[in-house]
Amino acid sequence: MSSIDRRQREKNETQDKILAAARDLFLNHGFDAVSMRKIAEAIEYTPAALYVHFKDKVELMRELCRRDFAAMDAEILTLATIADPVRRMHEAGRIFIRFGTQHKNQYRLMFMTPHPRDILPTEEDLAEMRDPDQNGYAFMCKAVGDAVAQGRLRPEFGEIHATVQTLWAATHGVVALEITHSDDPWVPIRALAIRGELTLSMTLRGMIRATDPYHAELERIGASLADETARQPQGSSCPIGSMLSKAMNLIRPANKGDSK
Amino acid sequence: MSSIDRRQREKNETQDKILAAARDLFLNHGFDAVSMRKIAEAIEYTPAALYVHFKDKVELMRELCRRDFAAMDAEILTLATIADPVRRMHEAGRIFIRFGTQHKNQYRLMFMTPHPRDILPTEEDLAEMRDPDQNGYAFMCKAVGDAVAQGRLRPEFGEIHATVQTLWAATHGVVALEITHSDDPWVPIRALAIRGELTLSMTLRGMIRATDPYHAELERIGASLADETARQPQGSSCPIGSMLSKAMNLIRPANKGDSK
DNA sequence: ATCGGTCAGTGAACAGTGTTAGTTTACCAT
DNA sequence: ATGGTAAACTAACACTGTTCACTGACCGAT
Repeated sequence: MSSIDRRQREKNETQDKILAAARDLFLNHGFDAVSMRKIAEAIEYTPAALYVHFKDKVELMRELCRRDFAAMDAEILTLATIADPVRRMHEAGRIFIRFGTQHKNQYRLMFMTPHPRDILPTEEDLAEMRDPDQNGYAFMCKAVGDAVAQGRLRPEFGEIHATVQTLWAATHGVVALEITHSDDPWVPIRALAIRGELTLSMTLRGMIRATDPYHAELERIGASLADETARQPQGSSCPIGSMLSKAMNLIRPANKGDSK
Repeated sequence: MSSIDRRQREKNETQDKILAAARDLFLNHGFDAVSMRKIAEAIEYTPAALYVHFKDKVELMRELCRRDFAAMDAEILTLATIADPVRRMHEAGRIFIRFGTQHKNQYRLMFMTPHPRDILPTEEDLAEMRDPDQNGYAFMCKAVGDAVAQGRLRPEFGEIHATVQTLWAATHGVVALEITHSDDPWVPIRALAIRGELTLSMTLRGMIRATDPYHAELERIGASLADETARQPQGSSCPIGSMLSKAMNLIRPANKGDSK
């Protein structure tokens, strides 16, 4: 039985080789600009060989996404130790923004491209999606659920999915704006770190009740941001504030150089 | 001189014919699925003829965008009569969300696709972009500027561009989520109207000072939303609340049937 | 009335794409 | 040694966006 095991292992190895080459090319040139032929050439294979391992180009990219977003989920799941559900939501938002802006091409495919409607989740998929110990979305649902149970949120945020999706939309907007407009000469886009922190603190302030103790934390962040933005020029350019980059961990310990 | 005028008029007419066909096809099948050949076929021209009128496929789509977004700007600019700058921001957000979700393909190209970095705005362009009577972004800058001048916003929202972009990101997130995930079987996306209203009221509440009179209005909206979301199932499906659809004018007086 | 120029529209092609039959080749259990 | 399995290759298909030399209708000027 060891030979068929080895066969499988070898297959996985070339699969990984394909994925590595594809990731590198997609990251540097973008999904559309990279053809199957170029990926094949990079690993000295024939284009047709790729179709032995992946149904088509999209499926190949999707596998890259699955892996990177599993990594994001893993990172978000480490926040489970944070007792305060509101703070948990806050930190998860930070991770989401950072991850999205560091994996622009994968993010694009996952959240900025319509998914094929004909791939239905299996029962198993749904079970995993509902498990807050496995899935990022479920994790957020649990955080929101905890916050609701503790009476921390305003009444209109009592419906969990709507609330998670509102938080999601806000952070997604920050990432998407960065991806598509960060170097747009038509609009003076402000530093990601500032926009991210402004959005997150604003979002949470808008969600929690007026009496919530977390307002103290938001007030603190607001004060730093006020300092920071006051230093910004009213014109067009805008360097990244060092304090904020640190706050958002935008400079990370050289994670495989994965940022475009 | 009338003959060259007529020449010009005829050229504009076929240009419009091309645009009309392209809009129709893009709307029904999406940008990528529509080839230049199909557009040409629809108006019984040769593919090469399109290149007499438009530099390339993207430029064609961009012209569609220009026109539709001029319409959105026009609609937003009618809000200039609203005295309260905070309410002006609120209503502009509503228009943005409605417009984005009603012109999904154009929205995609404008806000979800990287723009070519080599098209630099002329002095004239920049002048128009800074004029709140012509440009939607400038209009928002003025609204925020007014709000700041009146001391309505929290101190961290004193930098105008960062504030506009935060508002922009939040509304953009709502639209983008709708476009890419509204019929995703993996996530029970809530009705656009609810997510939009939740996001807008949350956003403004997070921006204005604790003492601001607009809190009363937000409180009112929050109460309706609390009613509405309380009626939602905790599970997956979610019909549109009639009251909210009206609030967001989601059903409009049959605007050329432009929604995909 | 004829010339010359302008220019919208054409026909045919180019270089590239994603993808797929049909075939070869290397390996393994028998 | 033989037959089966499957990864990888060859060659093609149908399509894409785009270009370029060209026609042919129209125009103002001679």
